Amino acid sequence: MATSSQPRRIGAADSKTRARLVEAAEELLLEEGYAAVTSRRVGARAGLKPQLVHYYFRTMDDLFTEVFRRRAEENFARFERAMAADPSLRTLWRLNADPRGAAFSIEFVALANHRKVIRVEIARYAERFRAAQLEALTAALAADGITTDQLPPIVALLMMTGLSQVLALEDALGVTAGHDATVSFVQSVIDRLEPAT
Amino acid sequence: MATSSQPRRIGAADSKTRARLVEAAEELLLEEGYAAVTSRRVGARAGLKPQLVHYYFRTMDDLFTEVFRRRAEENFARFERAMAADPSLRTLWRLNADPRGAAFSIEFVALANHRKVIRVEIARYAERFRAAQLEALTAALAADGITTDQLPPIVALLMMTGLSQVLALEDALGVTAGHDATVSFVQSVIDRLEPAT
DNA sequence: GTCTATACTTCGATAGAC
DNA sequence: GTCTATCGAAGTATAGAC
Repeated sequence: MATSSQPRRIGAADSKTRARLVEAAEELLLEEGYAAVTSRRVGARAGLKPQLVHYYFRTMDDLFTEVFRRRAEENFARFERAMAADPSLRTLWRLNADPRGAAFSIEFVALANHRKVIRVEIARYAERFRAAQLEALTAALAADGITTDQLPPIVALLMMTGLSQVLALEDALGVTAGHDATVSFVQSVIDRLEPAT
Repeated sequence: MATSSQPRRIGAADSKTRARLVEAAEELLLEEGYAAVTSRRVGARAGLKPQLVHYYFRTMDDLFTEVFRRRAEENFARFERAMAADPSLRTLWRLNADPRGAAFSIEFVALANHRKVIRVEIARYAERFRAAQLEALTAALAADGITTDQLPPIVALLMMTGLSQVLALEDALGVTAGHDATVSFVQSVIDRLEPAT
């Protein structure tokens, strides 16, 4: 898979230093937004020279892609683990409502807005994750006795996604009016559909 | 209101040139994301020297604030006009589903993530707009005969906001699976609650 | 295989000319 | 009141030393 026609040399993928840089980039991204993820600042945060970023990653896009993939795979695995353990509506909502994932995806969507490479990467993952969620939700709704013409699974899924996203987004801004009421309303609906085991 | 203790001089607020700069900044923001809004690029897009940005705006934050306020006021006015003309659930959804506003707000929320001044500005506006929407929605739901314990207005509002946001966001990415089905589902629910006049 | 010295570009901002 | 010449800092990226 090595593209041998390009001149510049790139560091080994299993390097300890490389992992440190990815780690530093992810922290900066979450704490200060993508505009803070520059070669100089990533280097500083990792306690390394900024030029090392360009030794291990040909471009900043490559670094962003790596950070995204790492996080995305982690998220997908967490989803599969949780759904395998308890394939319910309740589990799906709990995963969606987790603000950690929401904050991360908002930052990346904004980043995608002016980085083509990232946009493609995110779109691909979004479709894959959406399909997996839809399958899980369809099964859960059926198990709860809700027919698809009452509430099509894709509609329920987009609503869940949208709601958790807007809650996370507003939290970040410090706007939280009505959040508690909304969360407990959703919770009560789920409790009604899925009585506690 | 003039702070006369600061040394540097700033151009007149009603300058034609200044308006052109704000216009250029807004276009860049929407087309390429906030990272593209630099003094140099704004100047170029406006057909002016980049230094003029700093003559009319003390900092880039000042420019961003101006762009946001302009757009926010416009949006608020549009909301009030539409609700005055037809104070219904249907109108509220139509306004929310308009992707123009959603794309804009996503970009600004991302920007807020690492610009304190902008964050404060957005939070203030978000609260003001939320309150106005909530009032309108509460009235519309009551008119349609829906009691607040069936569906609390704040919950309906956050769902509407979240749904339209996720639709706009995915559109931008090129992910549109299930969007049409969801939009027509929401439409049919509204049609059921509010038969066409 | 790993890192550094360095080039080149673009950034925000200001002091001062018109 | 309006604009320009210019600075210092920070950005990405590469060629080449170890």
